[in-house]
Amino acid sequence: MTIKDVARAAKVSVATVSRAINGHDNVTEAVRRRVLAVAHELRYSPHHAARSLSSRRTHTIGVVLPDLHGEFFSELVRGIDLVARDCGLHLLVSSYHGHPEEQASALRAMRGRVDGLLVMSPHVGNIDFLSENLAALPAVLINSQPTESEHIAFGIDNYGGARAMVQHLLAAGHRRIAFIAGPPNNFDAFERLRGYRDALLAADATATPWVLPGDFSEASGHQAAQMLLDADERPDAVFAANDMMALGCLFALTQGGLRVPEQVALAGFDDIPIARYVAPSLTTMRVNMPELGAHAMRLLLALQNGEDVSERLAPLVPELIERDSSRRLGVDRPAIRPVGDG
Amino acid sequence: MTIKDVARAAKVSVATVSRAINGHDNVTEAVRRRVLAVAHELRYSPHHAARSLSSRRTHTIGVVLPDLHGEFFSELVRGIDLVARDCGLHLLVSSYHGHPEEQASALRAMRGRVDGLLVMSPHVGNIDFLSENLAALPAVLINSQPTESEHIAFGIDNYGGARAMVQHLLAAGHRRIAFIAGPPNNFDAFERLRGYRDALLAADATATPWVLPGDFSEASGHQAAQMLLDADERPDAVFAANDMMALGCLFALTQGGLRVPEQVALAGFDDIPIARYVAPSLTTMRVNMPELGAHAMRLLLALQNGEDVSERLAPLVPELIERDSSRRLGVDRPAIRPVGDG
DNA sequence: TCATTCGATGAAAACGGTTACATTGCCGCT
DNA sequence: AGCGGCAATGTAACCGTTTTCATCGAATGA
Repeated sequence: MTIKDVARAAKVSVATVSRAINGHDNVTEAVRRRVLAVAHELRYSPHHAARSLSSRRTHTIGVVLPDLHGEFFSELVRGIDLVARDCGLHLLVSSYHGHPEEQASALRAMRGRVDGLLVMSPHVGNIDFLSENLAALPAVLINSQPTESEHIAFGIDNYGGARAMVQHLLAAGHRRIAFIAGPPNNFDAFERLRGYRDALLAADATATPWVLPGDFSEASGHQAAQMLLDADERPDAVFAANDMMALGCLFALTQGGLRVPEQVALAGFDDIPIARYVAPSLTTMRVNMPELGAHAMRLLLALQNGEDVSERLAPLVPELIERDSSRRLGVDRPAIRPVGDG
Repeated sequence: MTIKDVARAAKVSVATVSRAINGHDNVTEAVRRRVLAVAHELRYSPHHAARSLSSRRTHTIGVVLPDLHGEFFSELVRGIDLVARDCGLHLLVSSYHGHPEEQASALRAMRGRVDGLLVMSPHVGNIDFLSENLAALPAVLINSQPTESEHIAFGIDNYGGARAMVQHLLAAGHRRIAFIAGPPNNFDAFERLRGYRDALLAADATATPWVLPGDFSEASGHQAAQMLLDADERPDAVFAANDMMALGCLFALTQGGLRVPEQVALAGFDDIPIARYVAPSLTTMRVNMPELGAHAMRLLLALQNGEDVSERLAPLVPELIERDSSRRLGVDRPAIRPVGDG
């Protein structure tokens, strides 16, 4: 079933069929209807490859994502898909597992198959692989380290979110706030750490940030909590760079005999679904993943249209979700915290 | 940068360049090396559309999924992607939200863009949209109602899983086992219900299945639990068709003053991440989503090669994960849940 | 009525590859 | 030397569209 078959059956030329199908306005209404009827009857559908060969448009957007855990992946893709579908665009999805080199190869493989790219690249370090592995395609980086090159980047306001959380903890009366960091080479983790530091020092220039290593895994949150339990002086509050670590921390603290939030407050980041089911429910920063994807997609579209998007790059602000784990300290709070081994 | 530029620079014909690049064996080794060197230097990469127009292969697989919640989506796609990448294939992903009609349109849109299709279509009912909306593409249905047409289907052994769970509950001494069903038009839900019924009647032909309506949502689990609390005679155990409903049920039961598992046992299906964090942790059937996707992808590849896959269609058996919510009565329970139990 | 315009339509040239078929050149054989 | 055979390479047709440009016919205006 090619356009020629339709043309023959409708007794017009292929050019007319093409015009009728693509909605050009220089086709008589009667002819258009006849062509469309014939096309439908013959179950004709244009050959994508031929179309994009001649029109130089693929109507496809490449999406290159790291291995995302939990709902992040699906929600991000959902947001992207929603916008893409509205514009009749398709999504060529590729996720890379682990090494950045794999990402570069995923990018190369997209060459010539897509009209634009959405790339999530949370790895801190050389971002120039983009320029190297891309044709001059319009691209939007998601949650990535800003680059000197001209690439558009859009993401979550991790810095602002972390600051807001620290301010929330401070407002609740906590002073000694420890932070469980994410992986050192992760840009989100870096920004959250920076937000923590800045907010802490902004409130009290003499404060000493208390940063424990972590890698976004539950186990690392658990380990960090052990270190806190063993410390000479315990923190009032713990802020973990993500929810999984906060959970690991919560379990370790509880196991260690500390009551949350009475003896130590706890907060995470991401608002994963589990966060509101644990006891106590976890205070966290909610990130609107579908919106992140959708807006990145909109930016890409604008970019393709040659629009100026500089006004629309303000990062997505996460929302503070206050739950039990950081409940304000009440009168029943022990005046003297238990110190030492618990 | 077209093949012609490469041909000119390497002083050979376009045919030779094509052959050299595609690894045909009728090219002198010296020439091949020269061509490849020139191609690399010119940063040439073949135009996908042109290539697939003339070769009639897109090297792309279409993946059409419903809105999946939680990790299901990402894990499924990950499994598919892993296999696809090994074979140098790309993934054109489209998720449809809600109505089956949307799915049909997603399928139509894939025409001519892909060499094969992976379709997850849990909707019970007319599956013929596949035949109607597809060119004669090789396709594998995932977790779908078997169809009279020749389409290959592969999925989870929901029936067997549900049976296994009921048997587990029976073995733990429970007799009055209620079941919270999923949406009536969902094939997974249907199979799980069937498994529950059959297992119950197999153990005691005089037993009366006790089925409460549900729709896979936490709220519906909550409602079902209310009905159970109001019942004249309470069940020994409740088996929910998925974990979200089991959670809703758990909260309602606890709220209603019933202790789980002492007064009533509880089990779910899916093993969502929350399942092991709630108190008591939830007994459930774990589904290996990446493997589901990977195997479906392998089947599709075999199908494309004209292999006989009839031997490889046995559904994926879920694994019983026994946790606290169904512990045998009287058995000691650990006071503190170990972190990250498997 | 006839030239002029203009809108609808058709013919054919791209688009960038693959591949069937033609050609070339080298080898070994008689 | 002449010839057949074979492997390497070139030529050009073809894949199914879009789009430019040419053509045609009808409507318009004088």
